[in-house]
Amino acid sequence: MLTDRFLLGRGRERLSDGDLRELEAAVTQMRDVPARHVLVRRGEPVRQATLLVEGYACRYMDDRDGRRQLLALHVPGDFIDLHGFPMQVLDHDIATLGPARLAFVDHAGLEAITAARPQLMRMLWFSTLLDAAMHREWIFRLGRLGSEGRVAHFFAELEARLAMVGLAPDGAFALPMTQADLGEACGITGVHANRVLRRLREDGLLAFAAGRAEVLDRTGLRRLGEFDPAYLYGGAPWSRAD
Amino acid sequence: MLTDRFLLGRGRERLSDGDLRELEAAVTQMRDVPARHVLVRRGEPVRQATLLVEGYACRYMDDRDGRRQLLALHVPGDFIDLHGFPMQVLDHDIATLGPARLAFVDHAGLEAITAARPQLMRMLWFSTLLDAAMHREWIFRLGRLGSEGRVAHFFAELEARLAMVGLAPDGAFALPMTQADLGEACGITGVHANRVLRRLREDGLLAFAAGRAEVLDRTGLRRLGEFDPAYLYGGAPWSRAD
DNA sequence: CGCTGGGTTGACACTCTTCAAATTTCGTGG
DNA sequence: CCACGAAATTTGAAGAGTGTCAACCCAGCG
Repeated sequence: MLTDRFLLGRGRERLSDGDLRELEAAVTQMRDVPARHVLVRRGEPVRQATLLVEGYACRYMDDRDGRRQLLALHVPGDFIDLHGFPMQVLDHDIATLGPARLAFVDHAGLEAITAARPQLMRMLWFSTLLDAAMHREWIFRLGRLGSEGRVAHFFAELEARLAMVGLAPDGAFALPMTQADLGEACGITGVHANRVLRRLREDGLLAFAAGRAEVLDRTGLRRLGEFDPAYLYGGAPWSRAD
Repeated sequence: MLTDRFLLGRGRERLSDGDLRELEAAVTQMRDVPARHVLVRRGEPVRQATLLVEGYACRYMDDRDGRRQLLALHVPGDFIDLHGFPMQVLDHDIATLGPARLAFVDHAGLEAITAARPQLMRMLWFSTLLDAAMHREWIFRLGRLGSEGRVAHFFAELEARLAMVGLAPDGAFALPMTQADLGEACGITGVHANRVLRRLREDGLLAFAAGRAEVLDRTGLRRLGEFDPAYLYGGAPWSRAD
């Protein structure tokens, strides 16, 4: 099989074995790409869906001065540009963070498979809506939280998502991101990201250095970031954390 | 017909006449609701899709202290909770701004119609992805812009969307929102929203008072808000504004 | 009329940015 | 394995941008 993380945490369990097999069969062309490699460019036609097998990818937009705003982060098992299937063109760019391994499904193949399988199409739809739910949480993070809360929320989300696909044993995981990148995700400068990380470490909540993150106090981190994993639709109860 | 704005600017033109007719036929129960009325509550099962026929609706989340962050605004012609169809439960609340008129389609009806019409399902999917594209733009707005840019971007987007459904003649439109609401959309306080609005008015870009907005200088407003309407997928060319 | 909610303004505190420099880490070629 | 240069991190000091608090104004409405 392609990867045992294929669509984990993305509604995979809703699929019949037949649906899942057929979808996996349509996956072709495994490919490795280097770090900081642009995968999809805004405005260019998308002809295939890209599955992230290993590594991280991010969506982003640049402002007038060329400064980047990260919009989303993808972890192994995610389709990173499935919205390109109904949209045909994307409104933003997508790139790898560190080196990554990808696999592809042609839109033509998706079309053929899903035409006869409404349930499969609905599940792919669901997967893109999960991205939208995370977008909303990022809006909340940027609109209502201060810098410490934002960084805490960022790592709390990432840890929760990686845990769902078995990649964050004991709350520790590799993350090939600089402090400047983190700033671009949280709407703060790289310099300030550095100061925030120091405080989080001093408070015993989180350690992030040398491309490796470790959640030291998950409860405290989630409280500070006002993070409640319910929006990841992993089965958690629906009440906002406090 | 229900409303001539039904799904305008939402991919309506991609539908065959048959698709559109069948979808409209499934719409039932016109209902009027007052201002500031909660339509969907986070965590509660959604059994129908709600079409906004007249007025405005907003999606929002509250932080720990009960302060609101707006996540999205909806204009007439939009389905406001279509993501509840694949998701079944929403991760946020939805409420009206001013008084509004709604219509509904049962999920059961949607299921029946779309099972045999993959193209229709794809178009509904597309509509929800348009919401995701707007979410991304809101992330950009909050992450990269200062307070003036945020407010400018907010009004630029709203004017563009309303123009797509014929509701912003000469860049003027009704908007039953307080300055505090505006602040909740832009991640600033109501007090600061007031000061920003004054400056925009003094600069001849935008007038917003007494529930009525008027874009005085569309080019200038879009420049200040770094706004490029391409992400609304209305056919504009794909190059970021400057 | 007086109440109430929204709008307006001023003064001050605080968060975060900016700029600059020093330090450490990392990747690469010798 | 070491030396070197580039990139990333760390720290300090000063300044810009927003938040907070408080007062006042105004219009709509009971």
